[in-house]
Amino acid sequence: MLLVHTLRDDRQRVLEGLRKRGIDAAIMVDRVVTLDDKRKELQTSNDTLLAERNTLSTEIGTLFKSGRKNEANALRERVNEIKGAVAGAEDELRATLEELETTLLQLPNVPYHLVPAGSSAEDNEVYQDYPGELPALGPDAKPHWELAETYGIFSLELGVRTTGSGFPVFTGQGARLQRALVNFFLDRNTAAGYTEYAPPLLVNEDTARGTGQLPDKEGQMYYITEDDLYLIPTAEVPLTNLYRGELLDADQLPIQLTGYTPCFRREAGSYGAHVRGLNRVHQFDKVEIVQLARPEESYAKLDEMVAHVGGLLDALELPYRILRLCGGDMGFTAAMTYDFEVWSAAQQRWLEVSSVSNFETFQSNRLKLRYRAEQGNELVHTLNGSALALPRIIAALLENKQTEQGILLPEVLHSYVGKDRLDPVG
RNA sequence: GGAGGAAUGGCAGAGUGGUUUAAUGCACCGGUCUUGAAAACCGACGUGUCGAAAGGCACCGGGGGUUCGAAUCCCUCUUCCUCCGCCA
Repeated sequence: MLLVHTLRDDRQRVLEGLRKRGIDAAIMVDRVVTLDDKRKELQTSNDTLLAERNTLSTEIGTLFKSGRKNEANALRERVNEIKGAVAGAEDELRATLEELETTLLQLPNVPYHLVPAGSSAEDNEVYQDYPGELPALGPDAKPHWELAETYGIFSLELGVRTTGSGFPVFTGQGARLQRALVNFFLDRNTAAGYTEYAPPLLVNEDTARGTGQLPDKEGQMYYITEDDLYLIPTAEVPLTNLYRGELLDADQLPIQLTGYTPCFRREAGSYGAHVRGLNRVHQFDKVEIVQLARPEESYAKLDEMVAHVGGLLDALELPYRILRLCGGDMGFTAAMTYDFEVWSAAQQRWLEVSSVSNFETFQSNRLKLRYRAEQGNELVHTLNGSALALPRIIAALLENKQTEQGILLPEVLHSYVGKDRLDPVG
């Protein structure tokens, strides 16, 4: 959620920024400022009434003590009048606050100045292209869903039996590969200074609201009505919310967290060729990195995170490129996002495997996550990124590493998987 | 799931209807003293909000209520502790 004073003081920058998302926000921004003016006015007059009430109540107490009942009763009448006025003012204030918040919630984050304008994925900027020729596979190269059968990696049919479509069951060496990748990622992340957490997979409403999943992406999350809990769509949600409501000391920053969790996404209405195999599923594993940073450092931290994720893909020997998302393709809450895409030679397309974003104060405002800065208490900047999401990495490994001798695993995985290649089964 | 107890500032811990602008201690910060440090002493010391400022208002787990007035009384929810039950 954007800050009112940003809309007020930085109106021009906000409007220009939101234009990169293809949004003309002038009316809404002005509406917010008007509502906030009204809020101040109501609050001031209400506070004045309360101040009078407090003074009179103290006087009444004094009068009663000295036995001057008549005078006290006269004052009580006046206080009762005030009470009525206060009740009315508070109702109006509450209604104004509600409308203010509703309006504010409709505004997405303001893109950072480096974010290119644009309306769709077409307008994303290639920030770092794959150096050299993309690896070409033979004409008989197979997509991962076919390889999965040959090599016994996962089964969608078994998932249908136990659950439904979009719930892959990893089997044998596929399950082992999954576990190997999780461990590899966590080891690399902790070595880079991220502290490992194993958070709950179900979160309450406040938590879902803190990182912006509510009210924006309500339909995307699985919801347990019986207990009023949401299944997490990403570890970002519980990890960032670990610090909800905190007032940190400046020397605690930056805070670096990592965690492995399954992720649950309803992905309603997604069918077709682009979602075959592991391309889009309802449950998948992901290792996430999160940073809480001082505002002046957050973009340096974003660069660090991008370099770190790039290092993971380098180690896995996968061909990838980095995109800087345009305004129209960025998520609602992000100020700047880099996407990592791995080339799938067999599918002849790029697959998104990681998304690394700076949210600036958009999340911390909701989270009330602040730190003691020299010039006073300030909201921290929150950042996160996938490091990495498993299914598409597995898909990319299968497709890019397929040879007549089997799937040749990158060296860094040998000790984790316990062998240097995957062989066909059956 | 049942019975009982509890929730107060960074921490500990007073406070059961009216100068509570929440005592006191510890921690932290500034200062005096000291070659330096410790000790001692002095001072400052929560968050949000309105205001140029002075100052006002709100906040004692969350929400609601009683009252002229609520940390204090009532209702409700949540969490924690003790005991019982169930259980990987």
